[in-house]
Amino acid sequence: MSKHSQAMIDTIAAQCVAVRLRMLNRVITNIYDDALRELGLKVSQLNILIAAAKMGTVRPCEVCEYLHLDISTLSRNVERMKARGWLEVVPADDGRAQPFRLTQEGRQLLRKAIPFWSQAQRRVKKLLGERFVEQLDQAMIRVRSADAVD
Amino acid sequence: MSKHSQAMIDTIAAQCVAVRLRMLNRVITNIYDDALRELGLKVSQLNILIAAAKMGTVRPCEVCEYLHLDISTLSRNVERMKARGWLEVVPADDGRAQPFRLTQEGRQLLRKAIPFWSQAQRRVKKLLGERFVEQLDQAMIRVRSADAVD
DNA sequence: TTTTTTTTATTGTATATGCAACTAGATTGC
DNA sequence: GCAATCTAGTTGCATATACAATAAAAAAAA
Repeated sequence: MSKHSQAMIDTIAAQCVAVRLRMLNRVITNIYDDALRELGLKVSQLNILIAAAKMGTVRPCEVCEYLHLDISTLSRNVERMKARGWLEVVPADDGRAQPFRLTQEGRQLLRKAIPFWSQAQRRVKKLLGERFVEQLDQAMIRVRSADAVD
Repeated sequence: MSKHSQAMIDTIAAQCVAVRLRMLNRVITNIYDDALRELGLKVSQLNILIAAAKMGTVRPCEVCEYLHLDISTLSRNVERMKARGWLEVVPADDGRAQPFRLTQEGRQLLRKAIPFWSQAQRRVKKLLGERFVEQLDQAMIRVRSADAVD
């Protein structure tokens, strides 16, 4: 292995954004999932419940655009959450669309989830630091405005 | 739904670290995966190649500790990467251990991956901004020192 | 109006991820 | 030395994720 390649490997190890972002994602996802576990809820599903609570009756493709989620991923997630009675599909004018919304049970679950979410959020903010959380907001804004350009 | 609950839902939607971190993780992982696709390599696997290149012959539990990865997750990843000829298992004194290292092919793949990684890294840094990347480093340091305490 | 293209969602396939249960070695306590 | 315990890894299972191929409906073009 050449010296140049070895130096590049050191660079990747030290600087790769993906390594670090993916690692933080695992750590933080586990903290929220731990906090929510006794509700049988995962943070990935909480994201979707929140989106539905905020957006009302919403089409999968809108949620996907908002969350940068592949539509096939959402399709399976919604399937599971329908099976649990948290979401329901509503008929639409457009025959292709499968708009969904929270059920009463979904809404109740969300209400119950609030204190558990708060606990995880507190722990995570303390762990990562205020500055990181600020920059997370900024990065989100940058990503969303990059979307607007495309 | 009470006004208090509705307000909390707005708070979660606006402030949840997990929602935003997970979203960025999807966006950024996709950028690296796109860049690496023609090598048949995913960024999650590149992470493991890099760890092996840096650490030499290494035991799964060491990699897991370093990357905050569940050992069962690594077990399957290594399995796939062995099947592709990128990693090989080395016998150990401790009969429980399954230490592995890069093969020549793995090393070669890593060398070929460098320019594709660089391209993705450039794009991602431009997208997220220098400040975010700095804070990512800081957050990693905080997480690793929190480990040391446990 | 018919054909073509685009949009929306689902399904097949593969990888990534973590928890629980288990196996097999190594360590510790007695 | 042997039993109890601890550690390292694998395997079963469920969810999360994305790409490719497909189906079905809507929109655009002809």
